[in-house]
Amino acid sequence: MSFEERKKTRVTLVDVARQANVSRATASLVLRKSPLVGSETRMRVEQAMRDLGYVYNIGAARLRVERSQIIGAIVPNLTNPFFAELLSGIEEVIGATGKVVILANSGDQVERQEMLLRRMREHGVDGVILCPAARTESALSDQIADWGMPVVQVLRHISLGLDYVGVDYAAGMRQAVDYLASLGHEKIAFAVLGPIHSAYQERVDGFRDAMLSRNLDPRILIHFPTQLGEIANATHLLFDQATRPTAVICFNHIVALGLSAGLHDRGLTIGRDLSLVGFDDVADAEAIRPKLTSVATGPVAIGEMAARLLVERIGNPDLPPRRVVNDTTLHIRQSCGRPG
Amino acid sequence: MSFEERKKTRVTLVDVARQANVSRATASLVLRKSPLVGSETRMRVEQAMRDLGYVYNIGAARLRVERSQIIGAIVPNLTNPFFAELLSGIEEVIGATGKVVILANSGDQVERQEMLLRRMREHGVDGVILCPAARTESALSDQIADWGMPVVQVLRHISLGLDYVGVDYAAGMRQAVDYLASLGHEKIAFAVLGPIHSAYQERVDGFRDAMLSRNLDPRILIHFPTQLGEIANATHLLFDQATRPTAVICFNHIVALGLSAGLHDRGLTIGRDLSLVGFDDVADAEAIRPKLTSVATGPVAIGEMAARLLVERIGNPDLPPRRVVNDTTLHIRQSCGRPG
DNA sequence: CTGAAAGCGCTTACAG
DNA sequence: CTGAAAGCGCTTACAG
Repeated sequence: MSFEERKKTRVTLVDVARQANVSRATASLVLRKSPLVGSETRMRVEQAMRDLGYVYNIGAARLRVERSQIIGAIVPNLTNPFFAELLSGIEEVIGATGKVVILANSGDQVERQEMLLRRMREHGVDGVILCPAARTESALSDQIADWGMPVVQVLRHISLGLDYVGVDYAAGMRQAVDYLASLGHEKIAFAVLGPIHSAYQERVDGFRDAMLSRNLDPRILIHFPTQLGEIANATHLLFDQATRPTAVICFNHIVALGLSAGLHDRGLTIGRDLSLVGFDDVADAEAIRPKLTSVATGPVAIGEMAARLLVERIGNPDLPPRRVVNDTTLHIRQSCGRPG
Repeated sequence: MSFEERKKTRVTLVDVARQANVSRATASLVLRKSPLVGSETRMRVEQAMRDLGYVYNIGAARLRVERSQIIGAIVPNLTNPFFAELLSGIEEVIGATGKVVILANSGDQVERQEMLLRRMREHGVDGVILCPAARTESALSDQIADWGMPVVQVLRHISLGLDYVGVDYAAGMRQAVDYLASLGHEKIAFAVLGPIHSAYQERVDGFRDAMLSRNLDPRILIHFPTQLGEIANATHLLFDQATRPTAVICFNHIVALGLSAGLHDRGLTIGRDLSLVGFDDVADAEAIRPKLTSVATGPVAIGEMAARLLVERIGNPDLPPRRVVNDTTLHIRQSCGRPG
């Protein structure tokens, strides 16, 4: 029934060809803007397409040529504004190439990620931008190679064999530590959260190295709950330490948001009673008061770059793996002062 | 060349069938879990699939059956966390049905939206969840009907002929106004922003009706710039009015964030010098200090509902159009007090 | 520039 | 339960 209907309704290339009095091959050439077709013919065909309301069937084309014009993007968390900005960058440049992006959320779960990768392969994606779920084994990279699937890792990496676009977290930590040290801080805490992955490790290592290189104690590492709402209530963790910090560097903007609220609740003034440095610098940094001094990582630009790399990789699968590690910028605003 | 390679590498259903010593038809039946196949046969085929690393080709299947297992989602703005939460709800329920979602950003531009719809049709999407760009003409709905494309409108609507999932903005406004009035406020401003669309209009109308029904002056409507960063600097607009408001209702959480920062900058205490009510209630509401009293609209739930409706509509295109209008909840926190 | 033919990987009746 | 055949809508050489 619906099968019969469609047979009648669906306009195909032969319909167009017939209407324009050309062969199917010619119609196909017009479609792909081949210069082989004369302009009168071309216009006649294009007119026929409009008259008939023809819609190109990418899926059918895909069966012949090896391009689905679909790429996949897998992120561990959609509600985190940081990833939303990343996606926005990805969507923009992929969209500009005429491709389309399939979005998926791994929830930082390895099995779910596996399922999503399979599903994307079934859809014949031309490539995937992957922010690997925490605890992803590096063996996944071998699988991906076996599949012959173009992949660029973004923000986190599991293998040197795949393209990677990320952030120089170590440099960011150095900027934060140097700045606080220049203000006279010596007891600097690092407030972390979430599961362990390369970006986590690089920040922690970067913090330690930066502290050590200034002969400061790098051991004040404080773990906070993942939920924004709970962070404020856990602010006391800052003061339960053997040595009470005078400054805190935040793992990301979620921690910064939570702590700035929690410190407020305790009647403490940020920048005077305790200095706070954020990380990631999403729009909120400007909106919090006092304005948050923060290490900017530029998620939109990272998304754009990852998309560009993926497009290149698809065009040229034999390129050696590339790593693009973006610089960070310390945006000095108002949340830091000299230690009390 | 790459064509030749593929010919060798790509494992198809005939390869599986051959390996398992069955016909292609049988292999296909196993794929779709038909009960017609005996369990020994089924297992043999499944083993062959694993051995050969077979990947189902949805695109090829799509050519025969009319289901691409792809749905589209078009939003006007990806970086707004509100839409990120919406998407997260959509992705979750669509993903759970085994389908995949193509994401696109219209940037609130009608022409871009048109291009995206065409692209999605070319990809043979089974349906689209659309938050229509501002200034979309209701004629689009006729087009969509012509195409026979299942569409559900979300958050904004352009036509009664299409499914719609949204928010009872009028009720939300009433809750906000009633609450402020109960505290004694009479001079209540509505701080708005952005282009005009149904959700904008419903909030403005809702505000006016709520104010009028309490015999309050509904004319303090103040337009703010769209960029979060600029809102704080425009805070003075609140005090340039003929009658200075004692309370402000915010169009969305962006305005609330900007104003709460801007008021802080002017040395004003929110809840004492001026009361503030937010709208949308994304995670930030809890993180701002004082905690923001806000009308919650539940974007994740809306996304989930829209996805469910779309799946139903795809399964049953002849259903009459449905409208689901979610209730709002006033979350009373700390940003309101009695008028000075 | 154009036509006829083969084929991409699947599903769907239709016989057995 | 299984096999043979046709067809979904396109592209790609290959001849003319």
